[in-house]
Amino acid sequence: MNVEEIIRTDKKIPLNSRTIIHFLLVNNKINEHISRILKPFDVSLQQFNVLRILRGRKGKPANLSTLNERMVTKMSNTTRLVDKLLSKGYVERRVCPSNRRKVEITITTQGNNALKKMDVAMSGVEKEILKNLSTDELEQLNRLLHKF
Amino acid sequence: MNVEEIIRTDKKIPLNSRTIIHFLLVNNKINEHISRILKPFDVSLQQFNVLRILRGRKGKPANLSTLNERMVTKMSNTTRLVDKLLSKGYVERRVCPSNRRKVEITITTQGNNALKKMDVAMSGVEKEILKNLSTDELEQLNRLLHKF
DNA sequence: AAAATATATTTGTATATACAATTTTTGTAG
DNA sequence: CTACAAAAATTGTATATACAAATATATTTT
Repeated sequence: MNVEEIIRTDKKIPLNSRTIIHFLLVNNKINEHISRILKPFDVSLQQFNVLRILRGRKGKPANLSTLNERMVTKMSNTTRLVDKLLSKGYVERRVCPSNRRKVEITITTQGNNALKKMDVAMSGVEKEILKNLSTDELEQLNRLLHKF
Repeated sequence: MNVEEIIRTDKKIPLNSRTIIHFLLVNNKINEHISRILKPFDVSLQQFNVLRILRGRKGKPANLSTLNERMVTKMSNTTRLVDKLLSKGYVERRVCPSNRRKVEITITTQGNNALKKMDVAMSGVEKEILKNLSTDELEQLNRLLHKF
């Protein structure tokens, strides 16, 4: 992916700007890939992430605020996102007995099964996206990303 | 920015997945920064990019399809995006005389002036976002991004 | 030249997201 | 104990985005 080619400008771009634009372009490509492979499962990237967070809790329920904290993309209405998962039967929601302000969200067996299939598709697309980068380069990239 | 810290999972993540998640997290941070500084100008990142593309054409008008091609984030309705810029007086639109299917979009003086101010703000936030990376690291990063 | 096809843009609609206001419950100061 | 503030989630609303269908003009085919 070549920045200059895509944005086709003659004057050379300052390194900072160039980096940011480059980054946004790559991100866009990644998003396209991911949403394409998640489409058959009828979940968004956000929903997929929430399912993964829930699985990571191994039965322990999560309430909305903790979900929100850990979501890759912050959004104010986790409520409605969970609604979607609920209507697909992927999660369960119940009022927390010890603190009735909170709600407890847990992943269902059905959700776990669907998630397993998504995982396969996801690791396929990850491989596809990263196919031109060696292990060394991936580690280098992670080191750089860590500095942000 | 530390992936593990944010997604708080105990089992270690495969390098591929880790890279993608890391990437999405950083992108999110970048987007937050950028939309924060563009907010006072009442333009979205997309609109800002379109203005930059138009400026780059130095008076030569651009039609919607070429705008769409060069936009960082693809979207089907460039029409409505241009509407927004139009209502702010930042661009002009007129039917192309040689091919009446096309419309020609040009940036106005007012748009150029606003854009100059946005540039200052933008290069400030770019600096802020990238403050922990050296020139060398930025070049390294661009080299890696180029492989996507 | 009429019909079919392609190009360029616009519009409709459903869903996603951001932000603010509201509701419900809990905790705390007087 | 009442009043007030804080916490957690939900709802309302405006805007953004994705995708498909529709419109208008131009080009090609027969």
